[in-house]
Amino acid sequence: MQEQYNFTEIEQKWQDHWDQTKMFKKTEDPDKEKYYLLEMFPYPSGKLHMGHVRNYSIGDVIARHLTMKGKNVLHPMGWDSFGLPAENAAIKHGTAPAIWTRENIAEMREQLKTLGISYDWDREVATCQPDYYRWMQWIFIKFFEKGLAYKKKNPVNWCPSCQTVLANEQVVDGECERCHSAVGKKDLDQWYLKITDYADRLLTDLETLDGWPTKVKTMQKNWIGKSTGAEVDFAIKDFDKDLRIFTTRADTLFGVTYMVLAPEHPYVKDLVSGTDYEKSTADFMDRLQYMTDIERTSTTLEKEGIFIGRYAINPMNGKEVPIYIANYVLMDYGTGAIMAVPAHDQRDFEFAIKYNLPIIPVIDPKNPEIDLYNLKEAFEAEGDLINSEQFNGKNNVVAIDEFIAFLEEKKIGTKTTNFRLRDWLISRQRYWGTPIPMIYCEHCGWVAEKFENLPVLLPTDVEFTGKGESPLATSKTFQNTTCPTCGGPAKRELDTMDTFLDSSWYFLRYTDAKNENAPWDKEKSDYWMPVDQYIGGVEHAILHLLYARFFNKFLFDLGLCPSSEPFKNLLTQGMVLKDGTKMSKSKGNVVSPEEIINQYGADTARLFILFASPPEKELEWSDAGVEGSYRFLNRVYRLVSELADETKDAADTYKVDSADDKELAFVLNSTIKKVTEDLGTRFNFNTAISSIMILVNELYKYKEIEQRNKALLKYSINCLILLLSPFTPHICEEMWAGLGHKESAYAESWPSVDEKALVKDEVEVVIQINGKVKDKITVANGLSKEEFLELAMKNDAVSALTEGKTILKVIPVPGKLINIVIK
RNA sequence: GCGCGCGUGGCGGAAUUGGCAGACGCACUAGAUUUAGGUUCUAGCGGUAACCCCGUGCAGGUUCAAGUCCUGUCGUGCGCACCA
Repeated sequence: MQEQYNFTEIEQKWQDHWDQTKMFKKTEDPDKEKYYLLEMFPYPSGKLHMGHVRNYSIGDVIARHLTMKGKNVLHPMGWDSFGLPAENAAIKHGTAPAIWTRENIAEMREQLKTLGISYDWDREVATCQPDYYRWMQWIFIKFFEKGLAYKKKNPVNWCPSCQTVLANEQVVDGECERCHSAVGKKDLDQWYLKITDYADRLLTDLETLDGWPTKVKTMQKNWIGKSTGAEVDFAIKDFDKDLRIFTTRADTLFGVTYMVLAPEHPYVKDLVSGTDYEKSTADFMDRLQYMTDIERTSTTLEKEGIFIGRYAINPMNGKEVPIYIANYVLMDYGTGAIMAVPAHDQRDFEFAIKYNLPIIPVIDPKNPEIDLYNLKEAFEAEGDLINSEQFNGKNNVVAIDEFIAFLEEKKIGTKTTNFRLRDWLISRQRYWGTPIPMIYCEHCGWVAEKFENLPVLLPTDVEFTGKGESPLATSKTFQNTTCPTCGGPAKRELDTMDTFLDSSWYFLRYTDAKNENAPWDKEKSDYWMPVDQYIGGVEHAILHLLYARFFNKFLFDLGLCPSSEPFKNLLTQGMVLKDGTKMSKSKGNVVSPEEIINQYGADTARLFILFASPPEKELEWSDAGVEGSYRFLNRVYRLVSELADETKDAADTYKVDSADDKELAFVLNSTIKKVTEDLGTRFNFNTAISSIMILVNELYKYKEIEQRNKALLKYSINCLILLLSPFTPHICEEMWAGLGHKESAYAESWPSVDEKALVKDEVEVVIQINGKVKDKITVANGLSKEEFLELAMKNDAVSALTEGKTILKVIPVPGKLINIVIK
């Protein structure tokens, strides 16, 4: 074993070794318990950042630890390689997106390899490759066949400067994330996936996800936003159609004083046509047209509306109430129309005050401080019903169901559930994405491409202007085709898919990444799925995780995967910060992983990141902390190289001879216990590492004593290396080999705890008076309460302090402390 | 505005079940080794001159005992934000 810790040489050597021996290649093995460990795959931007290093280091610790514990660990890696940056590079520099992406992947794969993560590289996938997106198209067609993919004309986000549609997530504070111009609306024919069909299951199954952080589940729950209520029909005076509204507050029906329609509501035109209100309505709508969604739906925006000259009739009491249109009612939620109850809804209240509309209370708060007929704000809490005829006197919450039953009986309303979740707009007017495998035929309408013609390849003869329609329209060969049904002339869809689709099923493809006849083999996904542990940033808490759950459920329904949820456990890692803020180019506080690895080695980088903070928490980068980790690895290396010779011929099993031996055996076994627990159940890598540091300190002390037990020393350093090996794999393999072991450290099984070594002869206990520590004494282990009490009372500090006082109570906790309460 | 999380030394953090607050590391101080610097080693390191004592954002409460549980409050971070 070399005396110097030469990380550059060591890391290269072992990376090559793992590569050549295919150490981490895994196959299905029914005799072994499987464990599917997955880290969110990266977008291949070309450079690894610290967030990646953190994500993959965390994963690798778990993977290597469980491998040593005998599990069959699947640990794959791939590339989420479709997306805007590649296309932007094409527009800017003229490089083909495929080439740009391929080069980035190659660069990033090399960087990942320098980190020494235990991936099964044989399962690598890249979503931009035809062998992957072919199956993406196949899945899309399954959605289409099941009626879950449809095309609809709808107002979508439109950037007037880039001349393209933007996804909601690409609209930041009402501006285009690329050019910062204000985003408007445009009516476009787009493909949607019917995720709303799965809304209920996506919501209720959250409860089964015990291994997910509550925060993420709550975010998903709010995003899905289920609310139960009723749809109620209001007749419109002198109009042949009823106005249907949605409300969660059927109990307040008698408090309705006006109605509001969304300005886009289909009735509006007919209601004002040929009346005195036609012009004012048109003017109002013109003004709204120029507002972005963000502005329109901002709570800070003042509520604004106009009366459209019509009246609706309250079905409960026949009262006529005016109909308004207003900016605060949205067309795409519920029915796009509401009943307004200003007394019990703050939004309606503000609107009523502004336009001087009546406010009728129907719930009595039973609070003398609230003047019901002169409200300062809407009363939204519980109370007893008033002004509500036969419902008077009932608790309003209880009465909701009675109201709904009444409505249903009279056939003027039905119990209804609404979701905040909308269908998923997946069309993108972009080049670098999976082509939507649909064909439009004049005779047959929208028809899916035939299976044998998949993949529908991305054409290469396109122009990138960054403007107008999808670049696929500029291809001379792509658009014109024949109809798969009738054989007549037909045109291909020119839009591509949102890249979130690609990442919604990659975890299934990993189970059988090279399959050419199916997206994956059912038996293989049955063996590996679900993912036992998923690790990634919390920024994916809603979209990616919701979409992936949706896909998995759909594929589960098709019988293609064994569980209806894809990810059993989820770990959301915290951000990597520098100087208290997120690392970013614009702030100039980016620390490059490449530089750190060159300067200190991957093991040091990994150790620092894992030691500095628990994985869910934010991590503050510290150059001094990195130095410290480097120092520790040198200290371990020195220790092992100094002891390698001395322990070379020692026996493999040890006997405890002295008090020093006993102490070392105790520290060693507590460390094994602590590291095993921290790695296996808590994922608290920082405390696991600190306990290994304590073991190292103990070994340095032991090394200096005269009567050294060589067998115990040998066993201890072997364990030390194995315990450290999930964190810093290269140096550990090197030290392991340096001790004369022929096999890799990862072929070794994880050290087990000798419980006997954890039992001490003597323990230190605390003596408290009135809950304050006064003394500490060392007593024999396993003392009874009585013996313990007797010893404590004899203690000098106790006698001094209790003299002349009354002892009220004594609470002995054997093995820990005794508390004497005096007065 | 609503929901969720977090407040512990100079810093990152530990205290898993209510039972010794500050493990481990960084920074710092002193000493040893070294021609010197670095490395390495030893010791110290919440406040206080000091023992007593005081100390986990603040104010209360429960308990023999509270960083941990309860109530209120302030600060901070994240998410959602007119969803009827």
